[in-house]
Amino acid sequence: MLRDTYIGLVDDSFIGKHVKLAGWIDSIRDHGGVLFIDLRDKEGKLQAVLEESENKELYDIAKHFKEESVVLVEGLVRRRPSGTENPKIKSGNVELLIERIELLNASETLPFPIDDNIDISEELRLKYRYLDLRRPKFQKAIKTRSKALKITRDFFEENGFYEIETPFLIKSTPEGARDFLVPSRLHPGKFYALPQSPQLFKQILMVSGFDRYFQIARCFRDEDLRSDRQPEFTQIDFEMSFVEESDIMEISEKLLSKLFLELLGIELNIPFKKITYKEAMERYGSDKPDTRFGLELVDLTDIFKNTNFNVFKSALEQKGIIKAIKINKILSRKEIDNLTEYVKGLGAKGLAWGKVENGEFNSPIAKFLADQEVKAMLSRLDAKDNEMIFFSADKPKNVYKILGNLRLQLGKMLNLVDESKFEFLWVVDFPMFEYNEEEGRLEAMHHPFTSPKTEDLDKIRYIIDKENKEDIINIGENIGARAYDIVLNGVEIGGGSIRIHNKDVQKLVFKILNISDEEANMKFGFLLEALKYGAPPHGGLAFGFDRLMAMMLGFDSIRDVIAFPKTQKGTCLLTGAPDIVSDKQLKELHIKIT
RNA sequence: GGAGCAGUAGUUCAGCCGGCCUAGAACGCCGGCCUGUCACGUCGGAGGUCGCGGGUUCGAAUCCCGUCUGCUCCGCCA
Repeated sequence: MLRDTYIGLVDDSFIGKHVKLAGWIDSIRDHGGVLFIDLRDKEGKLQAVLEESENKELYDIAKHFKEESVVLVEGLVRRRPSGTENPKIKSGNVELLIERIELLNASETLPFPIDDNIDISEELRLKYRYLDLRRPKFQKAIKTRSKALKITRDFFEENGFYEIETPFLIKSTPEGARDFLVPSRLHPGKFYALPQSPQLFKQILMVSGFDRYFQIARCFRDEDLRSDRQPEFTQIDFEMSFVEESDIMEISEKLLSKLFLELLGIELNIPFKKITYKEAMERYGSDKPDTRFGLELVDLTDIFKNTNFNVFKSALEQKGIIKAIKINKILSRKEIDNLTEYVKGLGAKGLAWGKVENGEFNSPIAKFLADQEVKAMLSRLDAKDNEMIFFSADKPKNVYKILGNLRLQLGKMLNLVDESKFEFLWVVDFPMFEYNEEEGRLEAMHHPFTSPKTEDLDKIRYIIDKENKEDIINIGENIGARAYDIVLNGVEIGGGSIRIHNKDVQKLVFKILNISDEEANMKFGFLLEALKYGAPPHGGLAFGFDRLMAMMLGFDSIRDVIAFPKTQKGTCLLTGAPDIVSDKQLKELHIKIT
């Protein structure tokens, strides 16, 4: 080794010892006669001193060293002269008296400083990712992420799970996200897909009898990016045989408890609260509600069922609903305008609002409302003076989207969110299917391998060959799924289900999804086949590991917990991927670019 | 595919409602001074095709159109 120990590990116990250290120059202070060089490595920092009177030759060289250069330093660790200790750093009582300093690799002036407290544009950060990652908070993030993986592996190991790797080059399947495709050289015109998740393989491992499986799995989805979505991301994926929902929830809660305790020293209250999908939508307008604050949605549909106000009336005529959110503050005209712009961006036509002042309901829409409607509404909302109400009247889906997002926006604006809290929530009783208006068919809300609620199997059989759209929607969307999501502070950090282990049920579900027998056999034949040979009841869950880490470390974007993330356009600014390839490569792959 | 925000010294920003802008500040950088600093101090200096292209105008960083890049959101994400 070039060094005796880590720079950041030198402390009082090293006093009087002669050490050899290697690392980066964090900063240099030239005092004319005495030179301070702060050294840094992954464990921390240490001040090194060089006095001109001791070694003039070395002093004259070293004072021109630049920050972030890599050096090898030898010297004596000594107690700092009294009065010059620095309590702000771990090694603040000691310093290294430099006897020898060798420049291993000089650094050019950096494009940006290595400092936690400075905001650098994302573009520069990603281009110079290796420098960005030198910043202490990202050193910590990557270290914590590594520890989390270790804790996770230990946890599953202790609980009888096998870590089993599943392939990256797999068959493309319909449904779900867009696949990343990989051309096959050996099979002209054919493609592999990268897995969106190890879903089918883990089910098949249950058929193999492994009973408990887990994997820290990289997943790939060719969809547009968001602050919490990258084209490749990591899941903590697991599956268990002979289980029910409660078993999966229990093991999930235990894992999270362990991670929070060991990484953050926080004890979680388990079991977590549960809320049904229906209740979540009705109260929060979201299937991943942030329950750290109130501002719940209040239903006013019945109050306005005979209203003459055209906006409400026409919404109701189209099977719409009317809901409202109340806040205990009167916003300025400008703030209201901003919120109106915000909801318009979500597809709202406008934003109806009103305020209560001196017992009066003042609102641009007040004159359209009947007295008893106003009275009933205010009483249901328990609206008092200096409170404000926002309305949405539309199809349920739109009302939830608009008020659900408005609620989050208002929560932020009014500072109602306690950022120090971690509120976990299970969302249960998801519908099995959702009607897709464009394609005119039902779609799996979770995925097509999710088991329907046993008591709803008859409904599936009933609508299987119905043509009537109303039936399909009304009954189809009321079939329950044995699916569950786990939500933390309004972010979906995991989801799973009890799967179908019976081939006939699986065939029925494919049928409802308009996947013909032929197509089902072609795309999922191997699964249907596997289900024939003693497939045990099974279920599982997958955590979005990047999201979980971002939440635990207090980052807004998962990019900050991924060493080499992609931009919103899916490019890697460090390496320049994706890029063109040679004609030779294309030819070998039998691919022509149009 | 759509909406919004941003792009000005190496960095972070100000300037932007047309004219002392011959574009400023801070940090960084370069040089000098300084023996105890740790956001060192101090004196001096260099550094910019205002993302790119076009238009309006006597005159554009500033107004208009297009375009590229980054970010946030909608659609999409079983």
